[in-house]
Amino acid sequence: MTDLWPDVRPDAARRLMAAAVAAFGERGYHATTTRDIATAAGMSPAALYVHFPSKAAVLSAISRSGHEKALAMVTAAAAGPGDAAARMRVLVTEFVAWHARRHRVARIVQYELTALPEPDYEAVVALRRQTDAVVRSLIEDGVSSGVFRVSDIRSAARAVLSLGIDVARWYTAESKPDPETLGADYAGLVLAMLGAAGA
Amino acid sequence: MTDLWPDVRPDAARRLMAAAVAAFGERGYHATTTRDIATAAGMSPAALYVHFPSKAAVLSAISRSGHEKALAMVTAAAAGPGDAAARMRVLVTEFVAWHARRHRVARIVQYELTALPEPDYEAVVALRRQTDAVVRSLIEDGVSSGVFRVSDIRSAARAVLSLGIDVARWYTAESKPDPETLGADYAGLVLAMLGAAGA
DNA sequence: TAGCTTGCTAAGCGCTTGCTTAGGTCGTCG
DNA sequence: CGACGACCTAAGCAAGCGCTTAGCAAGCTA
Repeated sequence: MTDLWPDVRPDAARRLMAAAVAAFGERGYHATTTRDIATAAGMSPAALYVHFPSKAAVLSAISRSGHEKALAMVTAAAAGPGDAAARMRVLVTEFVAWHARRHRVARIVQYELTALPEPDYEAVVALRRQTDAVVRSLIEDGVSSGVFRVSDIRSAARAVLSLGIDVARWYTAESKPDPETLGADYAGLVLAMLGAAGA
Repeated sequence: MTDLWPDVRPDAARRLMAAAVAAFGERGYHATTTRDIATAAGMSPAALYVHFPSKAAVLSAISRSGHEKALAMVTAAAAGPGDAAARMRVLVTEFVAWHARRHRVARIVQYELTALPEPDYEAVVALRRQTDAVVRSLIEDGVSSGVFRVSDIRSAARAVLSLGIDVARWYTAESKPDPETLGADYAGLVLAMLGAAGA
């Protein structure tokens, strides 16, 4: 199911996280019990507490690593080669494709923020602000270099991120098109939205 | 707080629904208890069951009326005067403004689908399909009349709806700009995204 | 005024929840 | 071989859950 977290040890902790991703992603955090997670990972309910101090800690581990992955992806794309339009095309393609391919993780990342305990919530909000800032400055870059034409940069940045984030809400294993095609489609729409010259 | 459902009688039922909207919209359905709802409405826990057969029935009432409102809004805009671009401008402006102004109701409508009991879930999914179809046929109309230029109509329709729906996720009472301004901003972005001539 | 309906509460039932405790098994190393 | 640490389970606890029951007070009708 998930070959994420290749470095998480021991193996049982990774199996628990994978089971939690499936359950949180399908039913939501509050609708999932610790028994659901443990038995899906092939263990007794108590085994979860050998590897995690609480149910919320499992959520935090998933949410933090997902946010870090998303930020790394966006940062790398924004720092890549080419003009603002080329970099934005890569950014949207990857961001959207990730939200489709990893839609269960992405759902947890995007929609279970309020279930996080206080210190983890703050950490994750900081990561989100960084992601916002990267997208905003890429749009600013494009506008000042004459590649983009938008009236309000804040609204435009929010719209770009919204397009990607909302994919996690509706995308399922049966959805069409495949994640990469969807990403490319959306990248075209975003460039048009930003008034890119070549679009 | 909410002057929605002016026709819901008796008054106590409306107060319960308003309290449920506040709680479900802030914390989510599963994180809200029937005691939360009842005490927020100034009643004892048992009073809820005088007016609703279950907690899920309260959710259903909120979700159904919200979906009906959204569909009516979208249908009216799509059937309005002007060319496809003008009608799309009205549709997006109202759809986005509603998701901002009524963000708590909208959150329940958009993110608590899976908590609905089976018959209500089916009914609500049918309403959602109708909303999708209205937007899709408006885009088709615009493409065939030469007003819009998009490569894939399905993706474009999804993107338009995503932009509006995702507003419910992040918009709060403290957010800027006000709902109507945001709606107008987003309408401009959508017209550009659809390759509208005048944009 | 008697009897019924409507709208509510106090009390609590049966069950599930997140989590704990006590103990067992297995591989590793002195 | 014996002690230890890593990993796991059976059993269960206290708290909180959705919902029910029994009954009371106010207002309408006859």
